[in-house]
Amino acid sequence: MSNDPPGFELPLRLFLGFRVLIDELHAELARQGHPHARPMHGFVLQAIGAEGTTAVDLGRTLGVSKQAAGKTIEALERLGYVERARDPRDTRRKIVRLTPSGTDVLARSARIFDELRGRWAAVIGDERLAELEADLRKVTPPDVFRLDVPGWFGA
Amino acid sequence: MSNDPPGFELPLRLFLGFRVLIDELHAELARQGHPHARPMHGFVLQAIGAEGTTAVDLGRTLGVSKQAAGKTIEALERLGYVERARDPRDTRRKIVRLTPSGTDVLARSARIFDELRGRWAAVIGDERLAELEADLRKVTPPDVFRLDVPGWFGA
DNA sequence: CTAAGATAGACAACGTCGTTGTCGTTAATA
DNA sequence: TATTAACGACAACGACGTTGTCTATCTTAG
Repeated sequence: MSNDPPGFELPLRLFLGFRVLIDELHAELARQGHPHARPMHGFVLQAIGAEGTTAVDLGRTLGVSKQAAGKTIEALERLGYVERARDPRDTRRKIVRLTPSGTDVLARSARIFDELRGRWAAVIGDERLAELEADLRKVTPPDVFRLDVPGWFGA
Repeated sequence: MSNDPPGFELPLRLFLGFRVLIDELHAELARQGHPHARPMHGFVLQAIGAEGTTAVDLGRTLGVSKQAAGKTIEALERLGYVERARDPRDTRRKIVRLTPSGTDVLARSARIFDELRGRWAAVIGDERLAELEADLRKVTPPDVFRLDVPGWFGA
């Protein structure tokens, strides 16, 4: 089909869509009192979850080394989004938990993403958006998010 | 609509789709004799184009500093994908041009992307893929690609 | 025509990121 | 009880993009 768009447009549009959503999310988060949140933070906070986790487990979940996970946790701790406490059952472990601020940014993110999705639905239609999501589900792995984006893209 | 998927799935799927395509591209590029090509290289080579460019212009095109563009050019030069020559009209300028190897990786990328697009079409259907692309075009800016991905995501 | 300003590219320093390697401490297992 | 495994902390490394500075060169105003 010579009328098909060139294949390189597809990845470009996918990334641009991702970037637009993330940028608008963080613009709105900044307005709502979270000006220091970064794109990766949301994914990390989501991966930590309500029950908490450890640096090693977080690294495994996100596909990076435990050291990298530890540094990310430190950064989130400085921002007040997580806190660490020793595990009484295993003195080696330090449980990382969301603070109220961390829970707040996660809740706001969910609400803002829903609103952004609504905006897309207003542009392309509810049904088409649902189809778009369903189609993407068919061609993407069920894998969780990998956090090695910087090195993956550039190195 | 409480039956809608949570809004955070959309950006996730978009990024996963991007990542899958890019990873498969580079797996195939590696098989075809370009094992050192990185995701960003394709975008940079594309931005350089057939006519060539300079570090300053490339930086402007990709939304990064001229120094960052210069470092990327150095890396591509080491890989043999571009070469630099002084501009006889303006001795300050150094024109960056694609080498045959750089042109080759670009041509192969185009072919591989087309093939990957065909694979997606086989899964979700030709029409649905065309709709997906058309819909994404409506919600994404016509902007060119910005190369500050590492810092944008993580910093 | 000359002098002031702007531009291109190179060099260095800095902070962030993920990586590997190492170490001391603590838990699990033989 | 002794060995192995796991957790977290520390340091060093290269990659990346950033700002700042410097020289060389082109452009433009007087």
